[in-house]
Amino acid sequence: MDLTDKEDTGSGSPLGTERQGRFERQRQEKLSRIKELGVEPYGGRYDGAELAEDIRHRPCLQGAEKGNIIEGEEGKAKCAGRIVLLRDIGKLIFITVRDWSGTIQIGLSKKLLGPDASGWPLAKLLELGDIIGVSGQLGKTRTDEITVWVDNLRLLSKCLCQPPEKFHGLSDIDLRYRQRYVDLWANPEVMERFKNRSAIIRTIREFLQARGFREVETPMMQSVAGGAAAKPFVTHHNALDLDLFLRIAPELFLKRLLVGGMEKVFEINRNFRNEGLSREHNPEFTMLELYQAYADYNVMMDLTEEIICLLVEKYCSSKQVQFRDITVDYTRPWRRARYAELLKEYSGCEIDDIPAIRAKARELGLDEAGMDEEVVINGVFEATVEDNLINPTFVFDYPAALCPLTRRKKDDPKYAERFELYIAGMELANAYTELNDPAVQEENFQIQLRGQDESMATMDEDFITALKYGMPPAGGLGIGIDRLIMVLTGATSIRDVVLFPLLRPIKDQAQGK
RNA sequence: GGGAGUGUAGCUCAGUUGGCAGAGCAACGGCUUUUUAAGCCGUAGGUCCAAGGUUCGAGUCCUUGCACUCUCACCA
Repeated sequence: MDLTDKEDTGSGSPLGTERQGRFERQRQEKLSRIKELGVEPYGGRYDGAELAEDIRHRPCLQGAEKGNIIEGEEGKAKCAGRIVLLRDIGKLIFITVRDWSGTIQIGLSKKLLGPDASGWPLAKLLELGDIIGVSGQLGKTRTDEITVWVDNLRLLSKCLCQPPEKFHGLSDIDLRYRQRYVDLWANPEVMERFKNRSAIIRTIREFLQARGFREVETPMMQSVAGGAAAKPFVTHHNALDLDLFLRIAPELFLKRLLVGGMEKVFEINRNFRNEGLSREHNPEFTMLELYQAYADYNVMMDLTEEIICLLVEKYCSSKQVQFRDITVDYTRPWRRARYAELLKEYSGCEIDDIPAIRAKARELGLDEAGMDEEVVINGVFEATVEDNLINPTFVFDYPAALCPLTRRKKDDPKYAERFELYIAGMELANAYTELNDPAVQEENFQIQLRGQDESMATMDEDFITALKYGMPPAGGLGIGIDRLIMVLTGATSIRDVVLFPLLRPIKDQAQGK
């Protein structure tokens, strides 16, 4: 295909496609001129570069005077990064270089770089988006800007595509998601958020490991998709001629590990659910699940509160965190309220008063005819309660029928020892005292299967067998990592915390025409 | 799947009642050794998302389709 002449028709034509042909041709021309200078335009290993932020905080800059260069060893500096701003003033060029710590200004002058082909002539050919490595003496300009005055310049990678507008950056949401590799360097706050995401997950791991939890990996391709009520993705293994499901939850495998004697385990990884997309739902999402033998849901509640409060302390500027148009207050202790109590508080219905609840459901426009009691109750709960749970709130003791994997309360078997954590009206965590009675578990599965269509109705027999060998009583917890990152970093949409969210492919490309 | 909105230069966006397609940045040529979104002079750049329709005339009005955003529904 001729990339230079074909014109793309789509409005969402990404940067760097055919539509940019003339810009790419111009940049290709510069590339040729660089090669003519005898310069390799795609560099190679570049050792000893210091982060821009570290250079800015050098002690030798403390007393430095405006307009001066710091001579000698202590003034030497070396850095590498992408050209994000470029000001060519004739025999002097100022460039703002961005690495992933931040930006620093470098100064290139004809005097310092001289007539050498890879010096001044190369400098004059640099353009926005190129990746360079430089070394030189540190100093401050007349306007007090910290600057590396370059005596050695290397081109590490030529940028052949037109970068986005330098002031507004890339703001088209669709383009940002499709070309995250541009979004990340064009919009520093995006980089910042993903660096935070990485740090938050590291902190969670450190917290759990310090408490004796071991990280494990369980299958993502499963022949029975269990552990949650959700529609799975189907895939196929050729050699075994076997249909497999992408997991909807790791739960049943992690509990097998409890049976095996791993007493404290966790897994942070992807689940896949074949359902609708929204700003709180991506088809693949990251979940922390952990299990602790001999614990129960109260232990999990304390643990959840501790982890998240630690994260707030480390990654948020105060206990009051802005999210969308609301403020979430993480001050401890968090509210812990019974499911039935909240239902009464916000819907006015007693949980046992089924006629009143059905009436409320109709009032809310829910189609309750033919639905099971618990489903109607939960419908009313979701419609009336959830949006009001702004500050972190543990909702506990769910109707047992909604919790097939949960141990029931000894003194009141209508309810199960389960809690969910809500923050900003979103469900963030789900936990229970795990059911370890194989007979009850099997019965619950049977009931659950009756409500599903046949194609998906498979029981995980081996899981029942595992329980028959004896699983220690345990507490289990799941935390939606993406949503947690959202509330901690103030991201409105789950797509802002997932590097490459699922998007519909652009049609022309998908058809390969 | 329903409803609302958006789609104009590489990017960010204007475009009046239906009457010659616009700006800033980026690009290209020139000047410039202290700039900070550098500045000044000049040049080029368009399938106005696509297809059809109404009209003497459509970026603008209508229909259909595509993509995205918001929202509702489905869904832990």
